[in-house]
Amino acid sequence: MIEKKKLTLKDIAKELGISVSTASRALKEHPDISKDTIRAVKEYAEAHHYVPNFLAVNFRKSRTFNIGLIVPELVHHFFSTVISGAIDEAKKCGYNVLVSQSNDLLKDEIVACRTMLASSVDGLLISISNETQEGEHLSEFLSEGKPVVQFDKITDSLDTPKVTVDDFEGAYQAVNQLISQGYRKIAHLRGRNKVKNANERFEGYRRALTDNNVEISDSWVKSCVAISEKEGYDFAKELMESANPPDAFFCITDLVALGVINYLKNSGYKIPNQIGVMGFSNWKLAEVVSPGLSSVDQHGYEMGIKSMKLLIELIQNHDLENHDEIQLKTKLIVRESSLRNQD
Amino acid sequence: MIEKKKLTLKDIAKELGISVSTASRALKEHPDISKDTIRAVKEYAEAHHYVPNFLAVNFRKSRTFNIGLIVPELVHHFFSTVISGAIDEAKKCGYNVLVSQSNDLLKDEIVACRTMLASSVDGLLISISNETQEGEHLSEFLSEGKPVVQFDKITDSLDTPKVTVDDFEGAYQAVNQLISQGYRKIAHLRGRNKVKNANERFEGYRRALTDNNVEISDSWVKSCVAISEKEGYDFAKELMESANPPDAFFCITDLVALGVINYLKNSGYKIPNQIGVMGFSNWKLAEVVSPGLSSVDQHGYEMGIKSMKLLIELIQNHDLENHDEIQLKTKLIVRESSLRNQD
DNA sequence: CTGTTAGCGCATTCAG
DNA sequence: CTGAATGCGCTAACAG
Repeated sequence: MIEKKKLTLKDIAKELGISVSTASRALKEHPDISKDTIRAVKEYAEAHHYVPNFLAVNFRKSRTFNIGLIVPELVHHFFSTVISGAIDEAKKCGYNVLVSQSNDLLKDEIVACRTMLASSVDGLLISISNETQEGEHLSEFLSEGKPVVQFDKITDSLDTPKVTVDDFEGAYQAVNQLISQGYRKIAHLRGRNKVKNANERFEGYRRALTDNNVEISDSWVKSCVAISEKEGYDFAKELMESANPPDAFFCITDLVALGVINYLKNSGYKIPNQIGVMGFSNWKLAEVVSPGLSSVDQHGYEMGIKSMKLLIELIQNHDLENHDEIQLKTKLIVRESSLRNQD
Repeated sequence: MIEKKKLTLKDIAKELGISVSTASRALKEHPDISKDTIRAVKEYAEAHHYVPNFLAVNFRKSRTFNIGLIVPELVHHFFSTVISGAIDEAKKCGYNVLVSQSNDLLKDEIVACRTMLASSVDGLLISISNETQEGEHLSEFLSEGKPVVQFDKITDSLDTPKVTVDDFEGAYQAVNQLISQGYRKIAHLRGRNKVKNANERFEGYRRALTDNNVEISDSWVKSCVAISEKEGYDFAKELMESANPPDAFFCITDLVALGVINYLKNSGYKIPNQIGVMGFSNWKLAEVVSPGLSSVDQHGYEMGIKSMKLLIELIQNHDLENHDEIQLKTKLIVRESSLRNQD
């Protein structure tokens, strides 16, 4: 294996009988340098495949063109979609993306942040874990002058720009659609009480009910913790076996809705004519499951692009004072699970 | 915003009246340094939250503890699972992971490689695009002394260690299962001719047929290019409407199988009693679709861990001569779509 | 238009 | 046991 040692500015300066700084400037076409030397240097560099040592450049400029991205879970349709958008946008701007996951554990999130900080990312894009309340580990970034942008799962206890989806409105529209189909006893399998998205969706659900004078009952609201298929299944069972069973389920996310569907199918309930089901997030599974699951699309790819674009702007303007909040609109996707036959 | 300038070794040396080099050595408990100074330096560093400037350290040592990871697609159950494993393993070893996607385009893959190389990753983990044949852009890594490990979608034209799944055996078992259920006219919706995994799976399919003396017909083999649901749907239609329709479909991946299932359901065929369907990869959708799709699990998470572990080993041993090939076993998951009723 | 000088923060060799 | 000196590769202020 021939390990060719890399060509440096010094080498080309020596070879051309000029100084290192001239070579350096020539390469970036500094106006002070004559056309001739610029051409000479560029030609030599080209011919010998000169590649600047980015470790040195970055050290010198103390920036890396690397951006940290932390999500709760990687194997997750929504988050991987966001990541995809974020990476594509970053690439366009010449940035790389360091990806990490918190597994929805505060502990892991803190570790991920520290590693990112240590490896000197220029900024951070994060969707916080369900356990995260305060954000001391995030403010470390700010105090080092590195911008942070929160997206989707955010905390208001940290003053950073945020990119979210209008969870309230999304939930409101979703529940309205259920009501429009004649469902009147609508259960909600919600997320944790302290998680903002979960609260927004819950509020949207409540508002849709009150705006339409539809019965409200706390007994129809259940809190998911793991946000799993199993929880959906178990809560559906519990509710359907209760004294006052609901006739529709609005679920915090599609996976939970899947559990509900599985329970209902196993128990012989007819979806949607007997019981309606509505998910949230519009994962791949929503279009694949039978019956097709109505859901609320969150435009993950676009969210990734918008968040990354915002972050890069902040990085380039050294702007730590920006506290913009971008809110994307959701899109209700109605499939069979909430669409009663017309008869 | 108070931007506290970071504490450097020089600061702490000056403060403690020692030299920079002593401070440096004390921090890493160099045996030459007295217990006393070590303690003093460590205490001071601790108290003032000294954090080494990794840009400087990395520059000095010319390494970054960053590893590049390129996959064809991020929003993809299998690949995100691999990434998840790779990142978890990297984290354990103190490495960060730079993630990028090629969108199955050679052009994008080359760009991704260059950016990674420029940002000085210590090594590269890659699953190549469908378009990639030669790997000149990959050998650039090798010639800079940076190890490359290929996984899943690999090319043999590049001498690097490889981590794959036994596609041949996986396909063989899958088709065997179809045969065991009495299917005798088994179609195969395969991947591109030049893609190794696709060829291996095709060979497994062929071997299972010949080993069991089951009819073989080229007219039952179709090549997918986009590997999409639509292709599955269209090929299923084409084959079922042909003069000699098959009674089972073995598909290159679950998404294609989904298209097949959708066509068959729409057209009134009974799965599995009339027609059997077998996928590959065991995505989430396989357990969610109705009927449940039999598939071949590839242990993505484990593959991510194994590949990353291998790469880190190579990095740490400066080993560019290793050409190991690790092959993981697949696991056949039989669900309804290929399990004929016992009557 | 170009060269000299200095230094980013740290690791390391060589002297003591 | 410790300090001084050197340099990694590049940029930029300063001086001609």
